[in-house]
Amino acid sequence: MKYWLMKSEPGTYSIDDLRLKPGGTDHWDGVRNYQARNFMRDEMKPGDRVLFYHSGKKPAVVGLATVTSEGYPDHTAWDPKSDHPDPKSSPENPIWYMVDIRFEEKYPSPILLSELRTQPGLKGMLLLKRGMRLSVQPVTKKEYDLIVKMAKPAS
DNA sequence: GCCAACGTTGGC
DNA sequence: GCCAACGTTGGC
Repeated sequence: MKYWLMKSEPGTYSIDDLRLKPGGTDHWDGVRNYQARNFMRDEMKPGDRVLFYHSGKKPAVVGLATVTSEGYPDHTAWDPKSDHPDPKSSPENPIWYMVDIRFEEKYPSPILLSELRTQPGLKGMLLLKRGMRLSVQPVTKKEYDLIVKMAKPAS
């Protein structure tokens, strides 16, 4: 099983948007970056865990999701009416891929990026690297477990 | 709103 | 194939 972090601008697509879909499941369309595409097309598998991340005003991990499909062609790429069309992509020759994910949990209070930065255990996390803009990125199990633990109220 | 970092495009 | 110009991302 692998672990991932997926970024979204909440004004565009938030964790609540995912939560409110039928079955809490939706396809993650619109990724137009080759590295992120390769992760979805080649490496993501059903059952993989996802940290749902909001970028923007209050950058934070806001909850959890699960991958529910293999990578498959992103049909919005060849739909000229979609938000991110790419005329170079076609059903015969898809360039862009996506996966389906299912909502699992929304944290009562988001784990802010600034809090992640203070965690010694997260030194070296990809997300925290300067200039890191990848919208789909791998997370180690250690990092994932630590972040999940941060979300739990102290007991 | 600013700007650094990055990816892509296109002229040569 | 190089690289300058440009557009976008995303933290601050």
